[in-house]
Amino acid sequence: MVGDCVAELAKLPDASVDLVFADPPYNLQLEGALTRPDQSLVDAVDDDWDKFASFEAYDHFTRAWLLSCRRVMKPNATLWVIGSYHNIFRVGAILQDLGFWILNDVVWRKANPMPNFRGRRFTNAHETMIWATKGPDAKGYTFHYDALKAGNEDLQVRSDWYLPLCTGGERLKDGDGKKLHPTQKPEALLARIMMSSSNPGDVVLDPFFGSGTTGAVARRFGRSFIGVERERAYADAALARIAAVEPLPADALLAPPEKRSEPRIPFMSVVEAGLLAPGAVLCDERRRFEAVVRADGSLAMGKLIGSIHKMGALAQGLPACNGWTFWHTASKAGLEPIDALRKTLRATMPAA
Amino acid sequence: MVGDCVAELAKLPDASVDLVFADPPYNLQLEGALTRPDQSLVDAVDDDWDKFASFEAYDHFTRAWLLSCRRVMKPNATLWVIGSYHNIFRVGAILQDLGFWILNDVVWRKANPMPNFRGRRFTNAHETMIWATKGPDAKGYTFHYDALKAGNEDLQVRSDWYLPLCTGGERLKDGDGKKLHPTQKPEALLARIMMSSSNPGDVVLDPFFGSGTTGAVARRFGRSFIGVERERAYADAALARIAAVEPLPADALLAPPEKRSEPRIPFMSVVEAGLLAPGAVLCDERRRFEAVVRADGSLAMGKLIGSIHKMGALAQGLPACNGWTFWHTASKAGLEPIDALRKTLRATMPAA
DNA sequence: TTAGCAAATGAATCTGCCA
DNA sequence: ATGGCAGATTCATTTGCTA
Repeated sequence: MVGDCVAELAKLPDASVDLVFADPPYNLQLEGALTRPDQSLVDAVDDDWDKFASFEAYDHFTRAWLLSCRRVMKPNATLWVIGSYHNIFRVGAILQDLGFWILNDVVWRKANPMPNFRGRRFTNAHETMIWATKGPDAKGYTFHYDALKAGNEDLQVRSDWYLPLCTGGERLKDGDGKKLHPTQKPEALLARIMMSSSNPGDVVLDPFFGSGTTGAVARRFGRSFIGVERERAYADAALARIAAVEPLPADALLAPPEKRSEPRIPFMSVVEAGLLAPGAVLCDERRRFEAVVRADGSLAMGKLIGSIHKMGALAQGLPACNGWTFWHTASKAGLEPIDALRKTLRATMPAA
Repeated sequence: MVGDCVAELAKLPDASVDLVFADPPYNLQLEGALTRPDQSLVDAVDDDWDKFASFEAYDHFTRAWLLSCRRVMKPNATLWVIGSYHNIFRVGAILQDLGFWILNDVVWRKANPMPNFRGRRFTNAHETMIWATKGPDAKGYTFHYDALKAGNEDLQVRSDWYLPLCTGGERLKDGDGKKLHPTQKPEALLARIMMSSSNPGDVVLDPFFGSGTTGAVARRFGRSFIGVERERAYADAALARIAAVEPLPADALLAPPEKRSEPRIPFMSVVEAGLLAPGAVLCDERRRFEAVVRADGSLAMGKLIGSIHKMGALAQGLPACNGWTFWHTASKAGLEPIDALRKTLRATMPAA
């Protein structure tokens, strides 16, 4: 359906939807342009649909679409909303005010987020999703606990999901080869949501359809969908995209588990874990160089301070160095590379 | 201080605190007892201090303590709040309503979370922290970007942190060997917070002091602290715990100077110091462009004259450029950025 | 054809000092 | 307050060009 989501949802009957996925405007409040260190311009989300006059206006908008969704949800339906720190707290509070019952908040950890170019904050590397029922009494909602666990090496699926951004061939392009939609979500994200909390044949509603990821995944996994989108151009592209999707055979509907690569361990974590105390002295294999461990996970050689890798390189006068194998701890048993401490830590961190 | 946090904070002067860490009651809504699959009872948080009659009551409480903290915060102070999906959305929305400016939301991914015993939800494996300034104009907040990066494999630190729960010897016990406090936070979590966003000597305020993790970490890392706790038993245990903490030596604590705060060197000084003679020729790394050093510290490319930055930008056709890293001097050893000359000059200057 | 290197890019509330 | 300007700042991937 093309049009405003509140107006369009009014045309649907009560209690007709099994699952809602909503990716509303985030209400980013951007001032001025942002450039990368190479002076190129960051392509920001500056569309009109993401502009609100005030928090109050955004809250009003949020309450309206949430109420519309609530009416068309079946009693045991669930709703997913995705957002960032700009909007998700407001959305969550309003959800609760309207009587929704939060089951989980789930964090999408981005494998390849955009860095913080100015170095003034932590890399904004995740978005938050809220999963909720209509109320505390809706105990009969769909959740494929056993299937998810079986697909996750027999471990319960956690509330933090690690997935790449939507890029490459999956990303829809316009005629000029530019991205069609500024915030297209990866299909893998929608796949996890639908596989966990809906059944084949269910009706899935997306009130902010955009480039139609929800529809594409619904079709592939044998769900029906209703999408509402205000912009005709997005809606047209979404329908064309969905038409090209090949539905999966009914017996192949559980996604295989993703493979994990070895977790990266920051040297900071070794200090935090108590495997090395701040002030401890490291040396190289031939005891030519010494460096002192600092509380923040950096190393000091005299007044020079840097990472284990930087300081190893500096000591040897080389352009680069693997600090894990260069630096050693001394004990009565002899020298031991700090890589051994990393191995110890990895053994205790199964899911990093 | 022992007592209600709003009443106790009223005794503090305005603008006297550099950092706030708050771990407020979560407003958990548990109906009936929760049992594990083996029917043993889960020791959930059901203390009186975690009970609120309604969302309105919780919001009122939240607004009150946030306002109290806001008053005692210095203009460039920052505030961290931790919570779960039960309360964090309300806290975040109220923060924004009160004018706080969110810098990041940071996710604490628990290495060893409690499983979901009923198998009806995802394992609740994270908690959310919000990091905020008093307002959008507070640009001078403390953030040790370079130090954090050095301790993290030379990569920016992301907004998702992977840390174990507070267990084992770190967990405070009461006389019966039971855990003293239901939500004791790990010291590693507070350590990251304080190392990233405070300096030695800073005043750290914790309005919900509990078992005193904030105080213990503050003492170890050379920060002052103010803790407010309503329950005498917790406060007593916290003080005993903190008294046993061994402060780290000062030289393991000082963050390395952030690049952006190093003393400025006018390019003219490099010429004045004789490190570059007027008339010397500079070029870029690929020898595409050349410029001549002038006696007044400007550069000339043909008839065009300007600062090292202006001329670097002009040469590349970019809006801006860091001339210190763009321009190089040529010698038999090869090209060297003029930033090396600046480093030489800085080393000869008296410490600030 | 392929390997290697350069360029592009993703929901971003992204500087600080001095005149 | 505001303007001007020095100068500090990026990670994981994919695409595309060149040898």
